Amino acid sequence: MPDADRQAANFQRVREAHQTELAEDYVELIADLIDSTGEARATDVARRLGVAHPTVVKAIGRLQRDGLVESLPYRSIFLTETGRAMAERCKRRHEIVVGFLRKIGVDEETAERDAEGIEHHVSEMTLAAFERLIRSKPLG
Amino acid sequence: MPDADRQAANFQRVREAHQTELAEDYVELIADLIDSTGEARATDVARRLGVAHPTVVKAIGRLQRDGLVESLPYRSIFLTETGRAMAERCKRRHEIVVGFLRKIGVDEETAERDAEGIEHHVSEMTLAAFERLIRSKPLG
DNA sequence: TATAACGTGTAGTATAAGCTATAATTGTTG
DNA sequence: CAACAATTATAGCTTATACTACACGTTATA
Repeated sequence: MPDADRQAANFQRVREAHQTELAEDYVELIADLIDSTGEARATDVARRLGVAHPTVVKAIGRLQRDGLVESLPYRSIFLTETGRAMAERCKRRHEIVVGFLRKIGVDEETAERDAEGIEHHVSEMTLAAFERLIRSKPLG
Repeated sequence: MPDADRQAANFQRVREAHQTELAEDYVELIADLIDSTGEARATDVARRLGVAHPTVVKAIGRLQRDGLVESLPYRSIFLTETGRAMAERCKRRHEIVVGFLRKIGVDEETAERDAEGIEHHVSEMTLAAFERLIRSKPLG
């Protein structure tokens, strides 16, 4: 049953995506905070994510272990080169997903909401299809 | 900053979606196994998901606690009314997402792969937009 | 029918992600 | 410059999801 194997591989891929999902959300948010306010503080990240700050501290620890951010005790959070690159990739992808949803008639708020969940599971091929559609003539 | 609040709410929604995601995958898969082979065995579920069987056993326990499945020791797994309803909703949604991805030019395999991750994060509004697009004239 | 093979369950471990409560540090201000 | 407010860190707990290793039941067959 090769179908079952392929399905198992798909589920596995989704599980892997989940592991990077949080990292992506964090670096994207940290980049956003740095760009807009000059620095990323744990408290701000917590507020924006809607979680308690110790949760953020632990997550930052993991991100640091994985080479995505750098932080010193009682200082603000910085992105490494890798982290910054990931953030930019995510931001671009996020914008494409939102733009695409808007294009097919989803309202701004729903588009932002759905994109937050969808963006982590979009392959390059699908992303390219989204871009194609965005550039195409109006639908309807 | 109402923007920050809305963003926090969006992230919160995604985290909630994650909690139901696994349940959705399980019931959909169990329904599929029952319909195609007559029964759902833990081993088959494990193989299809690509995880070890104790993982499935624990998950089934949670699903049972949540009223989605019924199972007795050393017997196969059954869906409750609630579980069956969820499975059908998921199956329909899955098919719409795949159909939609195919329509915009994503190949079968990638569509299946991406849909597995995307489907859990698609609102009713977005789903409706997908359906509209599927029914529209060919793109390109 | 006894046993081997397979399926299922249990125990124990790890990691991630969340929380509350408490401690430590920093920075601001009286 | 001392004290207080705000931020950051730590400790300890919970749940979910994964794993391996081992024990127990069922089923099929020799």
